Amino acid sequence: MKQSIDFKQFLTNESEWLPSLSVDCVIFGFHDNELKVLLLTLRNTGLLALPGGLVHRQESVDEAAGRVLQERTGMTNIFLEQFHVFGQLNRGNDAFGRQLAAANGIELPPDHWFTQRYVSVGYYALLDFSKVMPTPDERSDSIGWHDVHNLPGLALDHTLIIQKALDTLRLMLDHKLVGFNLLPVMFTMADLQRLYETVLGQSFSRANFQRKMLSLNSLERVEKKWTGGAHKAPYLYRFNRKNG
Amino acid sequence: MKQSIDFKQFLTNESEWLPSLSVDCVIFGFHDNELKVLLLTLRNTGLLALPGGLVHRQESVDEAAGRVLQERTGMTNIFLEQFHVFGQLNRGNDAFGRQLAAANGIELPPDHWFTQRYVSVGYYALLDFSKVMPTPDERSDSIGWHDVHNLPGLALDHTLIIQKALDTLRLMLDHKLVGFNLLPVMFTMADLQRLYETVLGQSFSRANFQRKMLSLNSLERVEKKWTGGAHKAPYLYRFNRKNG
DNA sequence: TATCATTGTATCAAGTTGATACAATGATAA
DNA sequence: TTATCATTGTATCAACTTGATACAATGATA
Repeated sequence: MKQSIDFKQFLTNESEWLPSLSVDCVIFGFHDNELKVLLLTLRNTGLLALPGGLVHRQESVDEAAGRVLQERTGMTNIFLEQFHVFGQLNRGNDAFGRQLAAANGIELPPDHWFTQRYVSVGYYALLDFSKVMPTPDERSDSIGWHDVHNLPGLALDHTLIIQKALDTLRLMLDHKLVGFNLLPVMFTMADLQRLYETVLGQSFSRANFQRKMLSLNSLERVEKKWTGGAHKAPYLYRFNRKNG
Repeated sequence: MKQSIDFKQFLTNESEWLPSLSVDCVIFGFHDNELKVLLLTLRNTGLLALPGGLVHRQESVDEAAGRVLQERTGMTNIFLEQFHVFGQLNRGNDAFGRQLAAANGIELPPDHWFTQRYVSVGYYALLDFSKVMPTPDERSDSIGWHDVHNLPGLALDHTLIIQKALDTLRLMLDHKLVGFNLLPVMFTMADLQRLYETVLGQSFSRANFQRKMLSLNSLERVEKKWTGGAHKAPYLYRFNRKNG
């Protein structure tokens, strides 16, 4: 189950955390031909933000990212990878910290530790939209997927963080087969092509896309077929990690 | 000129620095068919380490990397790029901090801030070996270039940091023309090929390498020729940032 | 003037990519 | 039952890229 941390208590536990450092997770999913990113609505503020948090003194930064994601979204066993450090001077932590506290009925003293500067390490993950059921933690009113190409205003520098994560995803997609992580275990060639076209923002010739994908020897054709239209049924494919 | 910080005074200035965060710089150079990396020998310890340091409260992490490199090596205007965060639990900061202090005749109390855990952001730079004259700071006995494929033991996790920087460099070289930064302004096709072969650890057919490089339209042939052997003189080339 | 290692470029086959064509499929409608 | 239709799998051909090899040009040295 979700592990809960009461905000008031959290504010008294400065010694638990590594100072100056935070993590933020950009969780990508794919649905309805849109590349989505998972965002929390922070309690009583209406603020949209990435699932993020601090680093315990006795855990690695990578571990912190996994734990934070679990605590804030309920999702476990998500493979996260760091992609960039956001270390500018004015990321807005002071105002953000005060706003969060105020939303919980607390006014922070001028130099409260939680309003100090944080440098954030960005992590990203690609996952099968249909396989996860994110649930918000106590510090959030809700959690939801948002089209990455049509984002509302976000807290802190989270728009920038998502943009950089998207750049990284495009680079990865270009020369590794990471894309499969965004799809269900079995998918059609059309699904795969729509994913590539959405993420990379360009279209490909169907015949050539299919030839290219099959030539990688990483797709296993599943004999079971699929029905759902007045036309030839497409094969289903499954990613085969042999040449991942 | 080099900006100096006395170590004893440094240890009293905890409030100047952002806690928990450090930067380390992997500076690559190319000489004698070897890919080199710049290392400091830390004063009175014989320890070899990357030029690294802490982050001021009022500077961005990127700025800190540039400043640290300048302070510790005297080199200015080096284009640095972050490539990875090293946030494991046991990077060895406690022992390292004590060893450094001891080398300066200081024994640190059990919980001195300098022995605490640091998460380090790795930065790398590629530069023309012949154009720089690194000079060590007061905290170092010497500074020098070391063959990246034949490194001695290093302080902390710096061997890992260099390995990761090398991975990044190879990836970059593979699909951008960053390699030119490691060469003098003018170079022969053979120089360029040796650089690629050394960094990527594989050899290329001379004719095809030349064809490929010229096809990128990023090399400008300089009319001046080069002498230095009993054979046809090669053209000199210069990188042309048009299609960089 | 001959020698020689090195350099610049050409060539040909093999492999990859882009554009287009077309038959196969299988649910739906006539 | 048969025709229709959008979609799918694959073939084909030209354009382009890559790998392997060949060879003439160069220019200091002997």
